[in-house]
Amino acid sequence: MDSDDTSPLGYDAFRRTCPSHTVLEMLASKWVYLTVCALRRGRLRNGELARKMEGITPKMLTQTLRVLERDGLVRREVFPVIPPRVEYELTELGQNLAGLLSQIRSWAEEHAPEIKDARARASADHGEMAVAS
Amino acid sequence: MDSDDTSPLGYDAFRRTCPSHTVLEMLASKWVYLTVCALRRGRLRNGELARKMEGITPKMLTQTLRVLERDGLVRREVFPVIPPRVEYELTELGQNLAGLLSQIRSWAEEHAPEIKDARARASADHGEMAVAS
DNA sequence: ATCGTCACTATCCATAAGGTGCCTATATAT
DNA sequence: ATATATAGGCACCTTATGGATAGTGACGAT
Repeated sequence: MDSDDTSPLGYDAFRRTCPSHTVLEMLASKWVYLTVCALRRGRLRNGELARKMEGITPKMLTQTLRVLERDGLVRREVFPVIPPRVEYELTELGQNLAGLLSQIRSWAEEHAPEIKDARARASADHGEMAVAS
Repeated sequence: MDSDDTSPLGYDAFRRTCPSHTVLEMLASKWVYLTVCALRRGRLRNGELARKMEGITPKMLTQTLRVLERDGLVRREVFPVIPPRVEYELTELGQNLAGLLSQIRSWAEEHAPEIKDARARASADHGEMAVAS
């Protein structure tokens, strides 16, 4: 019996030494999510990405793009012009992933109200002693 | 078409103040992924979860479960017996999410080899000077 | 001549992740 | 009597990460 939802090829993200575990670690980043979603529509330049992702610092943007490039999800193209021009686009693998991540993003947007309520209830349950008579 | 993949209700995960952005931040955690996936099949006890998720410390497990409980994805049930017995299960909202996260997990397991190769190529490209004749 | 653009790089600091050990309470097993 | 299992809480510590700030080089605009 497969003890889990283990994939048929012996990969198991629950095992820390499994390559799929490290893939999951890489994906478990807010900025990876957003960057992949942002590039879903087509190639973008560094500055365009920075403007799209409110709050991201240049450092995090570069770092995230380097990771995505290293893992073969994003292709980086440099135009040797002045001022420098660099464009990023999803590889086929990246496109493939983007579909799933967009679903997560849509889920987050759809269920944000419920979760906000749940959080409010949770903090009310803890803070009520302070307000109680 | 709308300028982005923005959801129809004005929620936009790209905006840092949007509730959906904080939801995405919460989801962007390796342990949240795995915990939700682990609970997908049904309720589990703390110890069962700990054994299933290789490498998680009791501290991180508790912390993760508290967050999931706070956000209404997990329900915690305490049985007042000795030795203590506590069970965790997904709420309906959690079940809903689990489907998506499982897809991500499956994706990670399916594409782990490709990504491993991409990483190997990347480090070869950087380390080749050391090995080159 | 100085400012801004562009795509970074480097540095610092605050926070978070993660590890370790010790504590609770009691029923069961040895 | 001692040890184990259970599900934590609590305190302390080290390391990794996130985020903020500033700098770089070459140019174009003002």
